Amino acid sequence: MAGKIKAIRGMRDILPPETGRWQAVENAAREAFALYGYRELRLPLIERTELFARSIGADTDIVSKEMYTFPDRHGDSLTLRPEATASVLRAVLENRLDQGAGVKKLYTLGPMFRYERPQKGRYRQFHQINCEALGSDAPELDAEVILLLMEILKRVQLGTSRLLVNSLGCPECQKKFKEGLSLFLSQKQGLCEDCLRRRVTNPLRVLDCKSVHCKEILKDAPVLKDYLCPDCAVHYARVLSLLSRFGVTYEEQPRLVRGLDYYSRTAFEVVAVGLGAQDAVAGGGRYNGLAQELGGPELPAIGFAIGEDRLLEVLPPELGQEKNRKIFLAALGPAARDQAFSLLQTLRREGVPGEMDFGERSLKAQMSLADRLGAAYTVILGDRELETGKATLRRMATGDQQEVSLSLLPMVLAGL
RNA sequence: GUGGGCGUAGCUCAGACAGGUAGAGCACCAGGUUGUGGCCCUGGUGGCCGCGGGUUCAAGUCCCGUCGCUCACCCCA
Repeated sequence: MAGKIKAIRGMRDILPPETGRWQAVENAAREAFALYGYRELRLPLIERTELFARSIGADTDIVSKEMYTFPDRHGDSLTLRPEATASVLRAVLENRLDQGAGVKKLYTLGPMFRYERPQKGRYRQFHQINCEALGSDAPELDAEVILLLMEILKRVQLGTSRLLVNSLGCPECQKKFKEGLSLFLSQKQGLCEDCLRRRVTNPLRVLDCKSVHCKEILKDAPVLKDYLCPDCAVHYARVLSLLSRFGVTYEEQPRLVRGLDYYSRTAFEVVAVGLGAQDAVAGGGRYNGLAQELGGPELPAIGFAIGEDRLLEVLPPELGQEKNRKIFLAALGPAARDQAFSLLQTLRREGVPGEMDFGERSLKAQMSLADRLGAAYTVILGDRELETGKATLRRMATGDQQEVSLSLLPMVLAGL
């Protein structure tokens, strides 16, 4: 064991049969995206560091201490993407995708990288399914995006979960709220050490503190909702009313804040039970000012990210297991093996999945292998069958066997 | 970055307190059936006991160091 090269910290191999579950989630997401008019984007994993510094916010934890940043051979500072929205927006602006008609609906999925201390549900390379809708500030779009998220989660049979929503307001609302909150906090004693620091650096974060004592103090803290300007309040109310109309159960969570600076107005998060401390399986919100922040035009937008690794942890183990119609060819002796190999290729041309063993193993061993590979049927080919021109076809579940003419075998198997 | 738990076979773990020939279950291979899987029985393959140093006649076991994994804080998907 010593000296073997291992995967680096926080990174992991995803192996079969687990990969089948991942495919099931991704297929479900793709279907739902198509239903809502979204198209896929495939983006680089590496971007200029500046892109993230400007979009996510230089003072956020992500940018200040969690990014994989390195100089390339020309000395440019590059970063492995810690999230996808910045890249999506960069690509949209660079390729002028914002110019088309209607709301631009895009999704992308793949690995993200953050240099954090790994724990349950948190990896340094993790995977997100990312949704972005650009070009409208209509509350209907907020509702539609959340409906889409819930549709995906429903399709993958996510169990007990809660949808938390809040409105962060526009920059003006946020400014007033921060002033009000700072004033409130400055009058309070007994905040935890972290919150004393956050009170100055990022007062919104104090709302998120998990300390029981801080929560008690915050009970009568000002809430964002009371600071929303008329426009933001109307927008928020409309979103909530639409969610209700379509039967989406949500919880207003006045303390919900997001870890990235670019969010405004609607913010939401889905938390699931059974995940330990890292229980957010999806999160998102509106980011109306981000395009301009990146030097683009005014481009209101909203999106979400699903944490695929976490989601998979709470989904049923049997997810993505389809019924098996695999055929196993058990051949005895060189001549039969040669014949079986040809038959195998014929079957595959017909779209019938099949396997055989290339070793000189006993029929017993081959039957055992067929069983463990989950074959629905096993074809037995030996000298006896080659002589008579008829193979033995065994149905594994019942043990029933019949003789089938070799020339008819491909047709019969294709019809099973 | 901080704290707790844990590193022994491919996997799950005994063995450590009281130092003395490295074990079990599962998995894998083979046999019990000269051509028939699952259940059962028998046998077999497989381990620098994370790594380095120390104590000792002798270390998986005691001591020191180190690396890794894991959970939690923090942060977030």
